[in-house]
Amino acid sequence: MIGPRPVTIKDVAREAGVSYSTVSRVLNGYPHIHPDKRRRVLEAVDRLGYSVNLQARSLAGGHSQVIGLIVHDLGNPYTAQVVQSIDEALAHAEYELVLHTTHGHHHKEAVYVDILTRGMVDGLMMLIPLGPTPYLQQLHERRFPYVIICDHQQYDDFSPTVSTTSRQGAYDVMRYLIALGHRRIGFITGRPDFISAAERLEAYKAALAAYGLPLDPALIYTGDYQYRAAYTATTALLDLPQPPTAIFAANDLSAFAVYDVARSRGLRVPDDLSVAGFDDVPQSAYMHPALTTVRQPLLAMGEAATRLLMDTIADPNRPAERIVLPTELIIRESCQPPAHSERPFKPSAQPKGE
Amino acid sequence: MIGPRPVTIKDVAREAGVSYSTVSRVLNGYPHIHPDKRRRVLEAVDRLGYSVNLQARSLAGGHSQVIGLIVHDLGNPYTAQVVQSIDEALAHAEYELVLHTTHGHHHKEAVYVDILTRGMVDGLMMLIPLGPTPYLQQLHERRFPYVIICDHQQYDDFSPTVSTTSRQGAYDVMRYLIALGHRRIGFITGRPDFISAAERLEAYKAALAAYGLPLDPALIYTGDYQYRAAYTATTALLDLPQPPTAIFAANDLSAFAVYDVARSRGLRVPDDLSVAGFDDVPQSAYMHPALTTVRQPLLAMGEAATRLLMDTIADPNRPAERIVLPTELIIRESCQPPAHSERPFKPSAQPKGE
DNA sequence: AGCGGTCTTGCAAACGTTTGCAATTATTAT
DNA sequence: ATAATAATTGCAAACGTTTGCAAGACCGCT
Repeated sequence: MIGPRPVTIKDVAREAGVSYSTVSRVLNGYPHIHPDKRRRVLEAVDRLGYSVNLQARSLAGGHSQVIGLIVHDLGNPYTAQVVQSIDEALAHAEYELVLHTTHGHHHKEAVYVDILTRGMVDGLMMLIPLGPTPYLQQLHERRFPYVIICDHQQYDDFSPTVSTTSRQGAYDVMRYLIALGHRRIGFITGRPDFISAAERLEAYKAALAAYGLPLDPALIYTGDYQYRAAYTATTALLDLPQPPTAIFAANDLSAFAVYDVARSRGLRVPDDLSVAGFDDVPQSAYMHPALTTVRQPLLAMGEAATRLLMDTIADPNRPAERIVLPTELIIRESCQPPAHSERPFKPSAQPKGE
Repeated sequence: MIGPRPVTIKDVAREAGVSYSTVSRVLNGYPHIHPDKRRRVLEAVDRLGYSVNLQARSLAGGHSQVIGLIVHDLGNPYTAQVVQSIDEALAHAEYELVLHTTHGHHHKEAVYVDILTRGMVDGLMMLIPLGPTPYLQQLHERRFPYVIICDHQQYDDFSPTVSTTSRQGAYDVMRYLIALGHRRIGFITGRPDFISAAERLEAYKAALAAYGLPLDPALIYTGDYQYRAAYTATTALLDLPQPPTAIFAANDLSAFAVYDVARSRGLRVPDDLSVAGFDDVPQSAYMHPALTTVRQPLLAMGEAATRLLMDTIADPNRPAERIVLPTELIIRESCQPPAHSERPFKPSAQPKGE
């Protein structure tokens, strides 16, 4: 790389007529500086167009004002939303964001964690839908500030975490569908190795049990949070000798697939088939009919995670805080009582416990 | 940050019984190393779990194996797709990705460029839908490797660029609609300060002129590539005393809004109103009716940009290459001949030139 | 005027790496 | 065998910053 040598702290020092340490201290807000010199330094910085070299700063032991974010897949709107809110919150706190994607390759996680925490960043956020792993233990032992963001609640007992009541959210959907009168409710699961998928499946079963409805394994079809698998799943579900009157998809994208299969068979939603999703991605409100789903507080999650990380950086020894954000059932137009039931099913008895 | 001191190159050197420079050379693939020592070093690296400190490496003048990517908005699927393909291509080339979002604040661009190019990254990619700016000139003078990705073709004459034939794409849509028989075609523009928006508007006008159709300013409504504005625009367009029989939206998201307004008025697409979009985001194929649109080669763009940047890093003095990728008209179900025209309009004469 | 203390300031070391240079050793050609 | 050449290696300097330490300047007090 040719071109003019970048201006360093020493250039500024010369220009301002002070020592380079003084420049450094001015730039870092060190308290005891003669106002006059401070002014001269600031002017010189301006005049020369100086800006700090982050490499050198963090090598020398200062903070880099950069935080790392590891996500497993940028493609889905869920991730995109959370990333965006983190990015905004971070900008507010005068931090830069470095983003890494694992593309679902779990073995890359440890590699990235290693790269980033070797000086590059002051803190780490992880948006990875998986269980506890050894590198977290290491991070914790090193007292390296980090935060986990996930949509399930069970994690280890030392990691600062932001999660949601997504299990309850899934339960709420089921309760709603059951209250509408549905008794055969199909369920398209999420990707089985994600804990959130297991949690939602559990909630599905728990709700059935709580309202005394039978559990028919044929109504549960394994998906992976993607459109294609959900399309196949829906086809299978609707081909059942006794098809479901409602389908609950483990995420919105899967619910879109249900719409499309239904439409291709001339089934109207919700008249002939009720559909519910999960996540409330922006798209869901625009669909026709608008999708009934569970809103995950995506923006709030990013903000909470940022705040938590800032706190942890300020005091790496503080006990791990665990923030749980509420989900919310968003009732739109995609569900109604089943067609061949004369009247909405009224659960006469209270459920057997939640 | 407490915890065990990270293992450095010197630790490895001690463990392997060689000098630290040798370790560095082994790690950087320097050719003249005794095979025996190389093996010992590699073993020591493994045993100690060493990994390089990127800060120090780039400070010392080596390459950081990190490239920076500045985008203006992560939220839209267009960006997300390109980012993803860049990320993948980069991983392939053994580079890390650092991502910055400007959230549409143009003044942040220069700031980020400055931060990143001061040692942090070996090269820069910019996915910013705007015209030439001073910092590009600087970058070029410093011979700092960078690549511009944009969906319009006119840029400066020194920047390596990846763009698409999006102007032609817009023209193709118009030609298609005109061939179907439409004579009053509404146009919802993109965000006016984006060059791509201006280009598409131009293409709209050019096509009209080429086929001898009148240009009615009332049929052009300013949008901003977002849903809401497009919704308003569509409402206005359909409220016209002589409403259009087709609407061409400058991007897919805007076309979705057209769908929704049409539906809310009981208009069927395409029977009562033809709709065309631009971008071919994945969603578009799933809509009902599936959206006719122009496919931008999002994945190919990311790949081309990565290759271009790699080449530029290898030889910063090579002349700026400009890659133009073809768009493609994707005909699906959202357009058909206008209802009240007895027969599809057949352009008898060739257009007056393209 | 002299004293203890608090502000300011600069020097130098350190962070972990790459790389030019020079020294040493191995290889080849004569 | 000898000179020339090539391969291999280590030392030390450099990259741009932060920060501990110590010295000088300044303050208020007696």
